[in-house]
Formats: sequence, structure tokens, C-alpha cells
Amino acid sequence: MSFPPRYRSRADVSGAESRAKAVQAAIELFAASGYKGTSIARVAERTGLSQSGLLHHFPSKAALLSAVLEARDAEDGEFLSAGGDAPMGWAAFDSLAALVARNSTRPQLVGLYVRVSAEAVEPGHPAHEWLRSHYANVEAWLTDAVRVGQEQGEIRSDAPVDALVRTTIAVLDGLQQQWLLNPGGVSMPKLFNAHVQGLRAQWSSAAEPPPR
Amino acid sequence: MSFPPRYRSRADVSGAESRAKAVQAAIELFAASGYKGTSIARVAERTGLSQSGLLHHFPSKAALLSAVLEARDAEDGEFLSAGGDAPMGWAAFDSLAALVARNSTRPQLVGLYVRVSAEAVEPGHPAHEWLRSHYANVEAWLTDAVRVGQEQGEIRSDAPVDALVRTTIAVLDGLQQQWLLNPGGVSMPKLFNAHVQGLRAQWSSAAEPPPR
DNA sequence: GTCTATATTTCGATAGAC
DNA sequence: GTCTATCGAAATATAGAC
Repeated sequence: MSFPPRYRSRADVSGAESRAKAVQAAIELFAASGYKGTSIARVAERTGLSQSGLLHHFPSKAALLSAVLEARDAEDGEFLSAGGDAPMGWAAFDSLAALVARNSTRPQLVGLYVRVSAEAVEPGHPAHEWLRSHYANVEAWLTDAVRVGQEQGEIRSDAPVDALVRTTIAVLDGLQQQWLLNPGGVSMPKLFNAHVQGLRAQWSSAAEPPPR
Repeated sequence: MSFPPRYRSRADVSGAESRAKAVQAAIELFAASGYKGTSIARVAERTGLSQSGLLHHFPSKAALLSAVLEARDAEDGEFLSAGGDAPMGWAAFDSLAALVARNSTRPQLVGLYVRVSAEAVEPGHPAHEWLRSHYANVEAWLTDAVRVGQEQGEIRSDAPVDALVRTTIAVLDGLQQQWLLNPGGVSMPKLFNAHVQGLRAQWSSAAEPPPR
């Protein structure tokens, strides 16, 4: 199924395209050199615009970063909620594993996340609030998932919820760092699955005892 | 036992002191704002020197970073090798836990590490080689420790060595990031111990099966 | 060993023409 | 929507006096 392209003025076309191109260029450069390490001039160059041309679409460098993070969140959120409702219990860990598998084919998005996250620990950083709410969201979702798993009898009721959640997020973040430094030698999906397997073996309520 | 202070010329005294002060100032600022986000002018200001005065001791900003990383490694290495020989088997994980406990009282060293590590993923970064060898060292040491634990019958021989090593390092790194963002709400020692407990429960060979 | 002065870039952002 | 021109600030580094 295809639609006839609706009429758009010349300016309208290149405007949206330039904006999208700029966001993509910024993702690549922020991923490689971080936010502070990237100048808007270089983003403009890669976009095919002058510096001022770029700043017409994004009034400041921080605004460009916001657009970049918005684009990233859209991709990730879309993927995680693809199956309809958010998965609960151990299934939540499986969908995280799927996310890891997908990320392991996208070094740029991973680089962007690792670099910006580390910078944005600083309170004054333009992405600081984004980072806080990003962690708050992931924590809340995963905490809910574990609690529901406990109520449904899938996860032992004496499991330390906070530790399961936070160490899992830590593994997620830490593996990305290792993988960026050594993409060929580190398999993020395999290692994340090993971690989840460990949790399952220890904290599943119904399953038979882990093989010894 | 105390030594009489040997004679030092006036210049000799203040030289070494200025150098040490500068390294300390740089640690604090790099921890808060990263390497790229910190100017040597601000380091000089905090040191109590002019910019040129600082650059007399460190010919470039990168040289200052080298001195900072050297100081950091000296502290960490001293701590880990404090008990004599490097611990092997599960004891290696215990000594990591002790390191985590100590780090949780030193936000500056943690901030320095997290910030610089993320920046230095970039191949051209002045700390890139430092970062690579840092990971290589930790990996090699922990891998050895696990292998020795297997040979001594303390760790199951079918344990996935690589996964134990890399997920543990990932937890280490990931928890530091979470803790920096939320120092009051995240207990690094408690969470790291929970991770190690999980590994022990699953991969100890001698111990009784984990309580269910 | 430390300073002042300065050279040289590069940065983010604005003004205004087309 | 895009460009050229430019501003003002801040960066790293060097030269040379004391």
C-alpha cells in the first residue's frame, strides 16, 4: 500500500529532512566523542549545512541533544512495548535480553548512551534530568515486573527485589562499556543471558532445583 | 621511627608540593566534569597557581591526566595487594567486595573513574590505552583467580569462567554509575555482595546446595 | 618555580542578507 | 530555510621576565 506524496512546499521538504539528517549526524558524533567533545560546527558539516543553518533548526546545542535523546527513547521504547503490554515476571528479563541482542548490532546507539550517561551524572549537564528519569523509569518497570512475578508465584517471595533490579541494570550498563571497548571479544547477549540464568536458577520458585 | 628531614632547597619543597596539589585538584575536577569538561585554567586556580605555573609541572593537559591516573592506580593497586599475594578463588571476589566498600566512601575516585572510562572509549583519547590495559589487567587477574579456584576444587569445573569474570566487572562498573547518580539510595557494597552471593550459590562445588 | 603577556584556535551564538 | 559575517568568551599552549 502506497500513498501519493501529498503536496509539500519546497521549504517544507528540506526543512524536515535537514532536521532528521542533523539528528542522525549528532547521534553519530555524540556516540564517538561525547556531547562536550563534539562541536555544533562538526555536526553541521556532517549534516551538509553551515553552522548557522543547523542552529536555525535547533536554537542551541542543548536543544540538539534533547532531540537526539528523544529520538533514542522513541526507538527503545517502541521496541520494548512492541508486543503490547509490558512483560512481567521473568518475561521482563527476557525482553531485556532481546533489547541487548538488538543493541549488540547498534554500536552507535550504545556509544551514545554510554557516553552521554557518564557525562550527565554531573548535576548541571543538559541531559542530567533525562538520565535521572531514564533510570527511574527502568527501575520502576523492572521492580514492578519482579513484584508481579512474586505475586504470580513465579519468583520466590523472599527474593531481594532491589538487588535483582539494580544488579541487572548494572550488568546491562557495564556490559555496554566493555563491548564498546572490545566489540569482537565481548558478546553482550551471551553474557547478559548468563546473568539472567543465574538469577532464575537462584530465585525461581516453581522450577526444579538447578542441576548440580 | 622517624627520620630527620633531609635538606631541601626552597624551590625543591614547593615544587613537589605544587605538583601534588595540582594532581589532587585535577582529580576533583575531572571527577566532577570529566577530562574534556575541565580546563587547565580551573585546575590551576584550584591549585593556587597561574595557568602557566601549572603547565610548568605538566607540559600538557594530557600529561596532567597521566599523572592523575597514575595516582589513582597507585591507590587501588596498593589496596588490592595489601594482604601480600593476590587472593585466588572466591577470596578474589571478597577482596573486590572490600574494594567496593572502600570506594563507597570515595565518591571522587569513583567519579574520576566513571567519567574518564566513558570518555576514553574513544580511540584517540589520551586515556584510551590506560583504559584498555586497566580492563586487561582486571580481567586477567580475575580469570586467573577463578581458574585457580577450579583447580583447588572450590569452584565448579563447569563454571563459565568468562561469564563470571565479565558480568562481575560489569556489576562493578554499573553500580558505580548508579551510585554516583543516587548516592543515598544505592548501597554499592550490599548490591555487589548480593551478586557475589548469587555466584557462590550457583557455582561453589563443595558447599551444600543453596537453601530453598 | 612562578608569573604576565600573548599567540592561536575553536567554541556557541547572533545579526542580517537572500 | 540557508547562508556569510562577526562577536565575545574560553580553550591550550608558548615566550620571556623575575
